[in-house]
Amino acid sequence: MKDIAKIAGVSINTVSRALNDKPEINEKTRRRIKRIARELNYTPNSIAASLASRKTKTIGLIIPDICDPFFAQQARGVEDTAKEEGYSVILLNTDEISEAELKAVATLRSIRVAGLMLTSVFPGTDHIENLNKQKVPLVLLNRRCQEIDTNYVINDNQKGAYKATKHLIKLGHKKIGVILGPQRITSVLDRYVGYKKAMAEAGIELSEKYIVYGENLKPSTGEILAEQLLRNNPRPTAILAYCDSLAIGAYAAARNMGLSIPEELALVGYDDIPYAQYFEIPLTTVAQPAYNMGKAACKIILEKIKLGGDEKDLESQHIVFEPELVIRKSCGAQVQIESSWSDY
Amino acid sequence: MKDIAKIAGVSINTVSRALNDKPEINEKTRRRIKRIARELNYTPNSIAASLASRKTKTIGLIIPDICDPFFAQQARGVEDTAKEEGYSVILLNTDEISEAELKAVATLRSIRVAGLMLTSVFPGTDHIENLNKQKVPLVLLNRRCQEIDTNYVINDNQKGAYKATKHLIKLGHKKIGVILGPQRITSVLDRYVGYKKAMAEAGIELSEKYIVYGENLKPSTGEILAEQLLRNNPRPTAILAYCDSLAIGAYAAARNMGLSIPEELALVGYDDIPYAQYFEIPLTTVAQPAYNMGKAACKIILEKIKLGGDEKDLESQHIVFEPELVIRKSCGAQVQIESSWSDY
DNA sequence: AACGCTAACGTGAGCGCTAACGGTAACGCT
DNA sequence: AGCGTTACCGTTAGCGCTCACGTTAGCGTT
Repeated sequence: MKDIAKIAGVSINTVSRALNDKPEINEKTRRRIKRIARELNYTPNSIAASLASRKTKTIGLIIPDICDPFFAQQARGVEDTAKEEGYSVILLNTDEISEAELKAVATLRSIRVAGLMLTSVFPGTDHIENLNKQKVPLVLLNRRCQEIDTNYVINDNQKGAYKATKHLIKLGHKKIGVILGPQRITSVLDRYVGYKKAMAEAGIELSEKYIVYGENLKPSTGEILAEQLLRNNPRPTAILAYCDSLAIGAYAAARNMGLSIPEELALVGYDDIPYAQYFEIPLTTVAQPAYNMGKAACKIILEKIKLGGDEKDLESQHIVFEPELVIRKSCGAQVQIESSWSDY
Repeated sequence: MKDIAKIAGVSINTVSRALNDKPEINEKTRRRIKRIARELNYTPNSIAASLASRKTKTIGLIIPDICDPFFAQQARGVEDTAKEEGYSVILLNTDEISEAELKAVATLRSIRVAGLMLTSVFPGTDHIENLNKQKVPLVLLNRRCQEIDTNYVINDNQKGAYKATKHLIKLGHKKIGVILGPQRITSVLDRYVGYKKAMAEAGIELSEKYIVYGENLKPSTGEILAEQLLRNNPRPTAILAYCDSLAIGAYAAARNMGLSIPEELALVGYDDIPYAQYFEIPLTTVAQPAYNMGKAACKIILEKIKLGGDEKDLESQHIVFEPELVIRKSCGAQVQIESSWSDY
């Protein structure tokens, strides 16, 4: 930039104005400067720009595991919307480990991200309050926060689980096991509540033995938990999994134990990952619009960034998507054939 | 940091030394300064640090689409290794669009990433040469580069495709169609060569009609291309897909056309995404160690960063992983039952 | 006692940019 | 003619750190 200024015979500031398309500059000089910049193969140093302007063009995204297609789709939604406005996204996986989340938030704070989307697994709120204090826009993805008011984007977890459970009940099941995730996660609680509500409405008593919690959302965990459920006597005739990833583990467990799905075990998942329809026994599941949820979260962030911590911007945004039960074979209901593949 | 210095009664520099664990400082003052920093809830500004030191702690990862589980696993491998050394990764999706790749490289250059991993879809080399000129460590992921010598991490694409094709031939197939990706991608070429080699060895003549190229690697593209292949007369009895994502589309195409797999159509994919084994007709495919490939790529980057553009470090690294044919039902061969789920 | 040496800290300059302000010429207006 | 006004550009002062020095006190050494 200094070199450009020297060659163009103008001040550094003018070069900055030209390259950043500021208004107070002659159109000819702008073009000339841009040409020189191109000839010099100049790459703007956004680090320096960030330091000087105290603004960055990066936002952070903290999720449990990008390998889970549900989060991958959300990440894609985030990245696409961020890119539209010239923002880059830094991705951090936590594996549902609380300490990893704290560390992730710390590094992103130090990188001075302009905003932050968080699928939180941490029970505390200190890190969230810190962000608020520093006026870093935050939206919780897939999570609510009971203690403090924050932006969030979720699907109606309670309703989704309610729908799924009710569906199983309608199919005649009474002994319905449920595989949940870490208990500290709000959406786990919400889906549990939905399950409980449906059971209560049907007058079915809950059994502690039919409710298991996992430390993460990986299929291997689902497999262990499903086996645990299926060793009960009497054995549950249906399983509701917190998410499709865990449901995949349940498939494996059933296979291990020689149980056929759906005849001997009905299975319902949550998320509707794109592969669920292609399984040997296509998975009945509760669909969430993952991509659009990511988009929505990012849009909120972008909006808040533009407002720039404006005092008038007091209210936080809450977007709740509608969950939709997708009935396939794994639950044992009648099904119609699915249409073509629709990309992630 | 200034505030800390004032409170501690030392210079800013001493604070910097304390916080960054530099050696030339008294252990007591260090602890005292760290305590004060904690009390003030101080967050280091890595932007300023980067500008002053001309080093950043972020690396870039450019891939076609994070929603493809294969790339998701690679991304995970990258992120995990980066995190170990305190680096963050910026993720950019290109959707196999060349312009998107150029733009991605440009933004990452301007962010001054310390290193860059690239699953390139761009035929040119200008952007790569620019990175070399600026001494930004680069490793190509899943791609080679014919023109210039660069680091790369791939699997032996030619051999993998050769194995898969040979397997189909051994099963009695002669009319083997192949669904490829964008022609400009090196791995597409390599897999095509492997296919061609196996066909030649078996004395089977190639037919242009049985070779189709897609503009991207999405299932919907695979569906269209598979239908195109299957409308041929005589119809191919087997299809080799460039990747599992495209193979998924082939499943849909077969369903649409009322063809049963593997009886009327044998299908083989590439990548071995974790869901392939759970499909209605489990997918025979060529496995790549995606996670470890990501790890390997990131390790090279980290190494190169440490060397810091050392003149002696002339040679680039080439890591080639061994592809492994995983035989399941979709090809029509005899199969054994798969074991438990192993996480992504 | 005079010397060097080292541990521990301070000083100053600067990384590459932005933002606020200041200056100047050219123009129009009364 | 004198005034304000606008368009354009330069100047200055940082942003919050790091790095290469310079400095000082305290120590051992001969």
